[in-house]
Amino acid sequence: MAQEAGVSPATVSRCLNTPAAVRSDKRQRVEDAVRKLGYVPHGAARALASKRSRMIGAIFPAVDNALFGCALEVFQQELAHEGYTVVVAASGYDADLEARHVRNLLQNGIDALLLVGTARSPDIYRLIAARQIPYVAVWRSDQTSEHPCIGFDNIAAAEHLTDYLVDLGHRRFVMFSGQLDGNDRAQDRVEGVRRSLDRHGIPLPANAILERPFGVDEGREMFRLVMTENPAPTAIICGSEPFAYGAVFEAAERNIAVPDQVSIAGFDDLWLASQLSPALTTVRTPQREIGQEAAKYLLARLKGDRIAPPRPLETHLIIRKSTAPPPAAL
Amino acid sequence: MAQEAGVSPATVSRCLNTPAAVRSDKRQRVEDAVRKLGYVPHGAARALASKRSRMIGAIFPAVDNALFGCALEVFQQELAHEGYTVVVAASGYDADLEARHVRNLLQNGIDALLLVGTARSPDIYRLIAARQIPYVAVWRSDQTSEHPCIGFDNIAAAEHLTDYLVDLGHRRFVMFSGQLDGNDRAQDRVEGVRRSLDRHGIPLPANAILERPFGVDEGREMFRLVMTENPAPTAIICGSEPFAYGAVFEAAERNIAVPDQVSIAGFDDLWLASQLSPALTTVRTPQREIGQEAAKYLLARLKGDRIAPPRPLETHLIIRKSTAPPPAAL
DNA sequence: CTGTTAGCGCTTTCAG
DNA sequence: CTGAAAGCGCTAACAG
Repeated sequence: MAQEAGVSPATVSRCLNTPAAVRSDKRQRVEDAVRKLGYVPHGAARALASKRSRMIGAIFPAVDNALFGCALEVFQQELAHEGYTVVVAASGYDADLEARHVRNLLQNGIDALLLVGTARSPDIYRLIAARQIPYVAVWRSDQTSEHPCIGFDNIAAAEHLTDYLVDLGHRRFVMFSGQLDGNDRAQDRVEGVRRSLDRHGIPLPANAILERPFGVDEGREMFRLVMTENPAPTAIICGSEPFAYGAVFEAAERNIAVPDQVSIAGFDDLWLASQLSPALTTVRTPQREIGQEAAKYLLARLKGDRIAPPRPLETHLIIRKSTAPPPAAL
Repeated sequence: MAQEAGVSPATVSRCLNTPAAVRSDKRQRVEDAVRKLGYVPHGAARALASKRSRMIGAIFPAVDNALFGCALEVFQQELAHEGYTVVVAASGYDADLEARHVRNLLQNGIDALLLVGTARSPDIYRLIAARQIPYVAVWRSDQTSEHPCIGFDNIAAAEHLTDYLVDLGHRRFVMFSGQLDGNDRAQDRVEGVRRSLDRHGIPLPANAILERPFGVDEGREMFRLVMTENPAPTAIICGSEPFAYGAVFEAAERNIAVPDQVSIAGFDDLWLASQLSPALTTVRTPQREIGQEAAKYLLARLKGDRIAPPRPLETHLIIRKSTAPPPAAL
């Protein structure tokens, strides 16, 4: 390659990495040779010599749904523009598996890492710190955290949604939550609901918080459960949208009127929320923006800028048709 | 590291790669040293020396939906078991972007590559062939193709579904298809519908095939369009399930009875299909199995086995409530 | 601005 | 079964 262009290997390298540092005539010769030979630099060799792999790791709880899929897609796109490649792994909400993936990715020499949430063993953060690579924890913006976060305030979002339902007149709530263990987003959302209710002096007994793996069928099942209780809740807050879908579907099947008999609210505003009937009242969370901002942040750190992560991203309460004042007669 | 264990670097390498080739006492010493030092081999150095990166590329049209997300998740899991890491990219159904991703991944030294569909420029296949790495084209099983395929027979699946609708008595069909250009799966599905109708002597005029980007809203729009025509179709076949969701939602909103007035059938059987009301008649396609078989196949090739890709995977016609005989009076 | 010179941290012959 | 030696293909000082 260097011979073909009649220059030294170092010059070829410079053409590829810092073209501005090469006089244009030589650069031209190199570029021609590159095209002629179909030359493609060897990634591993570059990585070994330069100590940068141009790969960025991303570990999501799952990638088989629109929620994280959107963020992943945008994240990948942004990084591809800058010549970075994304290595993904799915943890299945399993802390051990996540830890193994972190180790594995670090070993593969990723230049930066994206993780979801901040709740994990300090060992993992130590591993990352040892490698001195930029990383970011997404989906949650915790100003008190020592880790760089990009996301939104799950507590405030849940609190706001709950306030809205309280203002409508609701007093008997249940919450459908994803598994709380190790999931700080889920914990935050419960906390937000609790804060609002506390502030309004409304009780939220422990058995009013149902915890299940994420899924539509789980939403259906919880809905059946709570609606056969007496008194039944007048408002159901779902910490994850699939639960809300399940609740709405189950309500339709059992002829329970939504929102007249019971209000149902979700979280995330995925594509289905607005299509459902009744359309779902929910909190719109910035999935794509998270992917984008995370990419921007890591790219900046990779360039050496010591920028701080952005302020919490905004969420929006989207009021649709699945919520209304509670039934008058009790 | 080698010093810590009191052996040569070569022995350390052997312990990591072919432990069976090292006597157990030395192996023990090395393993202890690994643990003590928290030693993690340097991926790029391994890749450079061994000419294998232990990374596998995967380019999907999109990863922000359950369809490809499921396949990606399983693919990644299977490969992680064997110590491989998955590098993903999304092409956005754009051939140029896909080509750039292929080049980029090849440059990063992936050991194998997964692609969706077989329709792409020969240049790309040449690039891959030049690298001599195993690859597989998924989502489609084309026995006549020169490329290793893992998937199902889209033509037969669509044909079977159409046969079913014809048997129900339908004669006026429309098809909602994704963009056909560069998408062999979409083309196959149209072809399958056409074959069934031809065989039954039922016409399918060109304007009965509507082509749109994938999406629920597009499904709604096409539904509005065709249902205001006279005569309106009695059966709508959707080449992609979101179109069917859109059609069902729009029908509900406009009080068009499904299936009494019009039958709607989808393709893929994603999680929503069974939850919809009416529940959607659709073709179940083996998304997860594709991910799994693709991983198995590539792993085998990577080990040197010259196995052939599996036979076409099975699809199943799932008959639910969104299809019925056409309205009697015409 | 450009060439020369050393490696990057592993794996892999090849002897022993 | 094990060690010594020779790179893998590139980048990063360092002179010129």
